[in-house]
Amino acid sequence: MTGQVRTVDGRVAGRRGQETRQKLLDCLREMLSTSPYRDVKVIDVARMAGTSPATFYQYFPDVEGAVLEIAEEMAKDSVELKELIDGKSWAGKSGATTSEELVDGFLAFWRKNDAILRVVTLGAAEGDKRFFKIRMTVLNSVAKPLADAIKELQAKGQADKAQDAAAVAGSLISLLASAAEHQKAFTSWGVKVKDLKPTLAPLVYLGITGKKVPR
Amino acid sequence: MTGQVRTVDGRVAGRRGQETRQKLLDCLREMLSTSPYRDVKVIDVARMAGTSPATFYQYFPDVEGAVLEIAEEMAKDSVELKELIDGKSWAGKSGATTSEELVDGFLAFWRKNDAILRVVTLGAAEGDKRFFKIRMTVLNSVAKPLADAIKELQAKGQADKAQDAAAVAGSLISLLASAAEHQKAFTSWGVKVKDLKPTLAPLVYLGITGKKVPR
DNA sequence: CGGTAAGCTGACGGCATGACAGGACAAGTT
DNA sequence: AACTTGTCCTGTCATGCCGTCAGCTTACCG
Repeated sequence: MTGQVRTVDGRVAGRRGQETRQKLLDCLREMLSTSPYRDVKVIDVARMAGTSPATFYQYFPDVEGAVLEIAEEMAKDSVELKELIDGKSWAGKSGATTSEELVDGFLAFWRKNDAILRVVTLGAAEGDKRFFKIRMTVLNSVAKPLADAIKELQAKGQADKAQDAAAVAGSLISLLASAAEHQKAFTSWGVKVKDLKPTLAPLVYLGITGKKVPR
Repeated sequence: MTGQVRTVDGRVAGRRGQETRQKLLDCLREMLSTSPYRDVKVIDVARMAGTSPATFYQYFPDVEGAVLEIAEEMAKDSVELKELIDGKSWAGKSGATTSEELVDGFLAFWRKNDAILRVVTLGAAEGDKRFFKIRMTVLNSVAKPLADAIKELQAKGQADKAQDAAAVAGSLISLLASAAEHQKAFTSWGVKVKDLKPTLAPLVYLGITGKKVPR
């Protein structure tokens, strides 16, 4: 699919080149997590990687191009998220467990990729199609299987058929994403981080099954 | 409270100065809604306002400073949002209406201030205290009265007392905020924008009362 | 009309960007 | 070991934006 790694001017990158390229990506990722996106400069990334700005431009058209690369790597990792839904049960108490694990797993993934997801989210919100697509890949890795699960429940009469499964799944995933992005906000509302899961999980359960969590 | 408007070097701005300042803010707002935040340059804003970059720096320390100004204006407007909750009833059918109006009003506000809220959200996510505070002001204008409403319901035994009212209110407002920010995402899930309200409103109702929407 | 403070800008040093040509280097060939 | 070839890196340069300052213009007031 991706073929070989190429430089901006079309050369094929060899072993050494790929190492340099990767080091630049790593340093950029590091920079993104320590300074505002707007202030990330090519020269800083290059300096941190022990190389020169010119080298950076050998491998990436600009900062955004390199960020996209990092984001795509992350998007690939996001396939693991569908394991949070696939083969899980939503019936009774096990349903409550499923929704707790979903919340936990999703928040953990977001926390792990905090910095890059922030930039992806901004790019998507600004209407950049490439970032938008990446964000959708990540969210879909959960939203798609979740929508399927809801449809299945609806078929079995265990969920409200009047609700659009895709819309419900999307809303709930949005909820998780925004909670993940703004954990700090909750703290300032006087909500401890450990209270977050017990709050989100019932909401998810409620949204999907339309029933209160069993005790 | 704010006293007089002052230039960066301490002079008091007069009529003409305030006009220029305002024109710069207006142009910046315009730029934010048409190009990526990262690419907004002082020189472009100044050019659009028919003045010079030096003038911009008379009134604002940098682009971020000016953005903060715009954001603060918007935060003031957000007090109107509390009308979406205050004095509304959550009982029975009127509760369903309340939650629909809440969703509608909130989404409309977010849409109206789309561009600036995007930047505020990014700044907050990156840990900038000033942006964070502004975001909290906006969200609190709904979350606070909502939490109060939930507490009242709990006292009357019409809502689950085991739930932390502030946490529930926060989660629901987060849900609305993220849905507002990513309306495009829903479209790509095959969810029409008009389906969004009928999906979100029951979720809100459900989250607050713990009951299914009455028909 | 002169004084004073507000308002604006040209010009400048500094730094990031992005392009290129050429030197350094590794690996294989003779 | 010298040579060749293709990869890889960097010095350098033109360009353009940033952020500051001195100094000019404008408005107001006694």
